[in-house]
Amino acid sequence: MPSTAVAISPKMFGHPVPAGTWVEENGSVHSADLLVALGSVATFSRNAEIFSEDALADHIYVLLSGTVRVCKLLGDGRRQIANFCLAGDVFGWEMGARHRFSAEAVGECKVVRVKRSILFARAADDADLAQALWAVTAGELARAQNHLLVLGRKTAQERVASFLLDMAERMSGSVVSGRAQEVQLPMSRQDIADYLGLTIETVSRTLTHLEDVEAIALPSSRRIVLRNCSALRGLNV
Amino acid sequence: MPSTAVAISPKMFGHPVPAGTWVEENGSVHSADLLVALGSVATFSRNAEIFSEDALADHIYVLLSGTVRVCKLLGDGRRQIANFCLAGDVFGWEMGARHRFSAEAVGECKVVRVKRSILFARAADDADLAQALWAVTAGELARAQNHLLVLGRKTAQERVASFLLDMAERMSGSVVSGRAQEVQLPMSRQDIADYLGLTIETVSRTLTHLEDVEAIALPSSRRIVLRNCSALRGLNV
DNA sequence: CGTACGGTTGATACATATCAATATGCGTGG
DNA sequence: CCACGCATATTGATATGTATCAACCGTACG
Repeated sequence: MPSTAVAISPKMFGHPVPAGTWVEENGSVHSADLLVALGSVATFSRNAEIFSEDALADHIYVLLSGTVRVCKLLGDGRRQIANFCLAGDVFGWEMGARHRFSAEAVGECKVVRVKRSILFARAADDADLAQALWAVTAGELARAQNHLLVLGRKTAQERVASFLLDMAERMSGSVVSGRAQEVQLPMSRQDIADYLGLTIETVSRTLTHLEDVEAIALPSSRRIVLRNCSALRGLNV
Repeated sequence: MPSTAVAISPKMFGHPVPAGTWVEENGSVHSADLLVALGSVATFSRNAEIFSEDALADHIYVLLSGTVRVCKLLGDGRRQIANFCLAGDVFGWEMGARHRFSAEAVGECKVVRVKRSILFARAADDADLAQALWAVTAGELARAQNHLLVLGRKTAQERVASFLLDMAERMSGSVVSGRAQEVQLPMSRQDIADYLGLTIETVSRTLTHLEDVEAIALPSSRRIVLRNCSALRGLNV
């Protein structure tokens, strides 16, 4: 992502009706972001809903810590997770009036929300901010489009491999090298399954298979060691 | 999509190495768009590549007529179509330097391309243009995210049904009513399959099944009559 | 009128889902 | 601190939707 005057990292999607109290952020929190300065902060506990699908989208959110899942539910309970947001990611952004997805805390997390109208007004005469927001949208788009290929054309193995590599990269902040690397996953198998368009059983089986093949190791269910990244990458194409 | 000073309709993705000659557009073409005014026009024939994956993305495209498919290829030939662009749609837009998808003419089509640098420069001090471009990106994002749900969690029937309803809406320009409606599809079964993450055989079988159930009629392979939109809609959620 | 390409239909294979049982980890309360 | 009980995860057996392989059909075109 290109550098901008405003420090926003790429991610997407809106917000409204939480189970946390929003307080003005005056003190020095994190890298005193413009958004943080403009907004209020709240903490959500595991599985709490940050905003629901169809709710009015009059705020934009920035994740300070923790992990958030952005998802859509089908009438019969099928769920698709469009994205996992990590610290620094922006979500809850909408052009329309309402959220098209819901957002939930995967684990305990801290979020800033900013009134959309305020941000929009600022963006009108602050070209840098406008571009930063645009970059957020574009980043989301790139991610979503990549995921289309995963969901449309990849096998279970390839999906899991690309997920692991992606998470490793995002969480470490750098491209995964040839060297072994451990990832601490914040989300459950069910979340992974709903992100990859698979069932929980298939995810589990695929992971143990990758372990058998010595591409990864599973010291515990949430901790995954990428032992052979090039093998994983091979599955990833 | 919200109205803007600049008439751009929502769609996405970049451009470089065509098999058509680009000429300055002076004459009155279509609704003399700003983009048309700034750019040059070319015509592509069926299956011609408008730009390829990884090519430099220094232009942005607007489709004047015809249909374009925006797609990605996997090493072994698997293909995922991220989007079909119809007349008025913008594509080939990138934040990064290179195209992440290729674009090909589904049938004969006419395209305007504008230098990205020019558009970018204008957008810097034309807030309306900036917002219009942003809206294009956001529209693409919404479409892509919707498609994630289709690819991740829907059955073949549901995919085909949502595709038909979507195409009917986009091509007619209005929400499909309860009344029967005919769609003239510009793309082949293979294109549909690659868009929906299915095989050509499954698409074909699903269509004939929908015909058996009297949800649609197939006067010819490219013409499809939506006979029972509510039934299709039922499959859609 | 024949050939070619796109589409349909059929028979079978396979990857992943589903259903079911067992295991593992984790927080709670005794 | 340990034991219980619930959550989450793994593993197994089987079912099923879609892919694959293979003909066949129809329409457009030379």
